[in-house]
Amino acid sequence: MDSPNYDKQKVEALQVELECLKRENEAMGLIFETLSKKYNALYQAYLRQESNKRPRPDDPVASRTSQFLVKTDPRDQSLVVKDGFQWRKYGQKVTKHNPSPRAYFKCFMAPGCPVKKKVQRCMEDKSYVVATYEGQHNHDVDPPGAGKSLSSSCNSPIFSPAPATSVPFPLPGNPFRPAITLELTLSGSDVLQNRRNPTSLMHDYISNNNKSIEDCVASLIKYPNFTPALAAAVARSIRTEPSKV
DNA sequence: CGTCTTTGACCAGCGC
DNA sequence: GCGCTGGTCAAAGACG
Repeated sequence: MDSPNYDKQKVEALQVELECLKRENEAMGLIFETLSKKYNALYQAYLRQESNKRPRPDDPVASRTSQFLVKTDPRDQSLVVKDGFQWRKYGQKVTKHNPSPRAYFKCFMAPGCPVKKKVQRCMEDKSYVVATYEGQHNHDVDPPGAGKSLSSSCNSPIFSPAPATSVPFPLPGNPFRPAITLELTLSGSDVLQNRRNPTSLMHDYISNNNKSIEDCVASLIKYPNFTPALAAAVARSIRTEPSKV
């Protein structure tokens, strides 16, 4: 059973299997990267189309309005969005189309900062709040550890290593695009330490395995680590995004 | 006591 | 002009 011949065969079989898995992993990474790029291109095209629909594209206020969905604890009624700035609440109102109250905040990190934000719990999913920012900050974000911590603020840099429950992302229906766009392009080539042309590698994979692009996509979706990998890519993208809000 | 939040009142814009 | 709605103000209360 444990003859040298048997061991050798076993090692060779494992090596072949490892090689196959490596190649598959490589190809999947590239497919993922390509899909992400296609998604991004489509998303950018969508943004361009939506911005063309804007009633007053030169409106200086509207052009600086951005809207975000932020996941929060549905039991938390405070309507606090931790985005790194210091906000003072100056009003709250129940609006017609949403039973949840809308809170009004002004930025007071710097004197004369014109930025305001409205925060309201999402009607469809109460675990999310909709944060609408108006105007542009005339100052930088609070540096970590600087200033005293306030109830309506946090010291984490804007939209960066925040808790997973408070990662904002743009609302697709908002015609006034937020400054943040989720670039889902993986640094997949770096991860795979591969410098070959992605298209040629993908063609290799498809022809070697006699598979269609649909098969590749289907197997990619079935891949158990697909969702975590996608989530990690999104989080990485948000973290590496310079604060443009 | 100073600061911040809450909340009712007030104001402006818009549609009818 | 009137009523509705969203946005802002400011007095009062809460909190550290």
